Amino acid sequence: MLEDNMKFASVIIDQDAKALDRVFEYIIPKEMEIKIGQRVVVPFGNRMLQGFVVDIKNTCEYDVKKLKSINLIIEDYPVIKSEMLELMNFMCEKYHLKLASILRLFLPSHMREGKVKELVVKYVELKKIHENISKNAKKQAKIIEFLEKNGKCLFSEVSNEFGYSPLKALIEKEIVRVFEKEINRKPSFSVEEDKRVNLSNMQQNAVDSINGEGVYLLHGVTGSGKTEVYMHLIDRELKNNKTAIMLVPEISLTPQVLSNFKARFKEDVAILHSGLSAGEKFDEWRRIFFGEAKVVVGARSAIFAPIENVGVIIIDEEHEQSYVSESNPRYATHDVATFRAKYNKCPLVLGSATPSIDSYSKAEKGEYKLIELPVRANGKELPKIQIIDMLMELRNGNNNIFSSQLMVDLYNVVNNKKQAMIFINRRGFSSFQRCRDCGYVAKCTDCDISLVLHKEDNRLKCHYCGKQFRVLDFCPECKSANIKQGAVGTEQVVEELKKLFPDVNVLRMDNDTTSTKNAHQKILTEFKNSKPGILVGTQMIAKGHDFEDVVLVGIVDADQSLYTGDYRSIERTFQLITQVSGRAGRSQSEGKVVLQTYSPRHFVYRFSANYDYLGFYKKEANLRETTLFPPYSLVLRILFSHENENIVSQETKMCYNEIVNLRSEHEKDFIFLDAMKSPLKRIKNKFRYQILMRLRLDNAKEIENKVFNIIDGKNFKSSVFFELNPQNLT
DNA sequence: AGCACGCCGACT
DNA sequence: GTCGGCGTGCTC
Repeated sequence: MLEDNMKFASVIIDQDAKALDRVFEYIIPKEMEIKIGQRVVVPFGNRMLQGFVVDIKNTCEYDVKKLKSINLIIEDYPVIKSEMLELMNFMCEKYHLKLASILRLFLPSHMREGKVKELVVKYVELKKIHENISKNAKKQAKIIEFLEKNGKCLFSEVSNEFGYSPLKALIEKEIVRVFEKEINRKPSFSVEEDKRVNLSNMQQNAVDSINGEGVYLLHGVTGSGKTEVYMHLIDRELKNNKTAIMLVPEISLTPQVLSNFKARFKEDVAILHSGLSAGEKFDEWRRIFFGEAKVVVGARSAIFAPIENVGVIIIDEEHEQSYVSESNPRYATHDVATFRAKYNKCPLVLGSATPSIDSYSKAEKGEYKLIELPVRANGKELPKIQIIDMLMELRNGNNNIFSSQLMVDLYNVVNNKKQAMIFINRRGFSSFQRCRDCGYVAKCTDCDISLVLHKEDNRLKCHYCGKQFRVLDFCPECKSANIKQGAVGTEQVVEELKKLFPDVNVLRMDNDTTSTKNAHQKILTEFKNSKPGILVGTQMIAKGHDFEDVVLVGIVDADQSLYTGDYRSIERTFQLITQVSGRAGRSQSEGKVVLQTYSPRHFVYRFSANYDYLGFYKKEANLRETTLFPPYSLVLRILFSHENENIVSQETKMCYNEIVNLRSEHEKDFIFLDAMKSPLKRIKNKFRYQILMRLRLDNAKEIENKVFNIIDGKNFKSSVFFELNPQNLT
């Protein structure tokens, strides 16, 4: 049985289960030619499963007599390139993710499920030598004439034009040849003219100084022309015969942005975003894989694009939360991008008007190279931000959503036939319904969260699992009809505005109004043509849209992101205000921002109203340093979840006890350690408990590994997730 | 993950 | 007697 020329393959089974999270060995059949990175079908137990070949060897560790053979090869090329295999190992080590779940990130999801195939189209063409046809066959003669003139044509085109049966007769007589060809499904959208502009000296300096390996933090104020810098960088690398990856937040992938990239880079660009169909995604992926596309533009997951010979990686709006995956597998795009940049020996560019505290502190320490673009490309002043004390409004007897100042400004906008944007980062009508008499709050049956009233479809919705319920006419506990509504959402703001300005077009843009494919664009186009017009929306309206006639931005409830209870909330508030404010006064008209808050003296408002990023950074970084929060410490969160609350709480407790033991050996490294119910105790009928710890940086990696080992060694019934410096603690 | 094996309760 | 519940263990 054992012959010296036998070959063995290490295979990772494509199943997301802890027990299968290792390699299994298989015999490579003699006649089978196989490469590392190829997908295969292997016998596993009594079924056939898909897997990835991650190694090919002359020996095996497992008992040879028990080895089975690879059944077949799925694609004739290795879908996982060697860079991606190394990336898999890096991510496994860094985040303790399952190997199969990492590999799945590297392929279009539908490809794995075998649901997408190359699109094959049938063509017909005249054979060079062919017999004559009978004189009666007039239709056949016409087809021959047509093909003589036009060469090869689509089968469908010819059969539609001249009929199916004459064409079939010609094929049977072997006068016409049929052949198939793979074609790419090209996502279609309008391509505008390339608006290439010359760089300012400052922009040109930025481009020139981004050269060679390393991470560059490009800090440029709103409107400083960062995008043009990115474009020139990409251009430069293309000229060097290299490729580029550019990441933007999903909500920035608007048709205008896509069309700008298409206009500049033509056929060289491949775009990966959630709006593509499975087939389009697969074809774009293949264009990248085979080197037909040289520039990849996409949201977070585009960092896994199978592109080689990378000359530059760009992360635009690098502070955006969406770059950190918050569902499994959890990873941070910055880490992956840093790895790929190092592997390709190319620069990684992080761009933002409001860099994350984490990135800016790295720049301060010299880990990143800092490049500043302190002036706007068009030389315009940033809009003035006016802070309104809403407590004062209350004292003066105004308990409306809008302060008197915002009302005055809105009237001005309407009278002058201009436009306004109202930002409220909460969708629905109101955040909860509570009985004023007994305190009952409507909650989801599957999640430990209060329901949000959506007046539009008269339902209470759970924003975590999507379940819907009837609205409360009276309290189900005490039958009282005295129901209080919670904090204001987009629907309510729209309703209020329509009452105040019945003749003005008031539009709403949030998750609920943009679920269908082109809804996003439709709302923006309608807004563009509405003068006067008011656009109400969530974060979605904060990005990139430049409307010349928007002279007023209202921030209805600025405090909303401030008191979320995690250490990043102040930073997020600063970023949101700066971004939303950037929507006002983009062109000739003077812009203005009205910011409503109940904490007008909070430092975040002082600094954001002055557009003082550096001042804000210093204050916030100092706060984090004295209170020992990241980036001056490491937060490690372990989340346990299971349907049975007893099981989760017991397993969490057991694990916690062992970490307490670990702490006794490393007393000085632990700043904080506790186990608790997660603030969102139950989601989709699963109970969630967590262990939170904060570690000093000096030995964080060592402790982290010891904690991982404690957990790896156990067989939990609960699902266990790790998070490093989590974005939020829900 | 999924499937087999195995050990205990309520039924045609 | 048996059907079927799901706890435990294994898959190269």
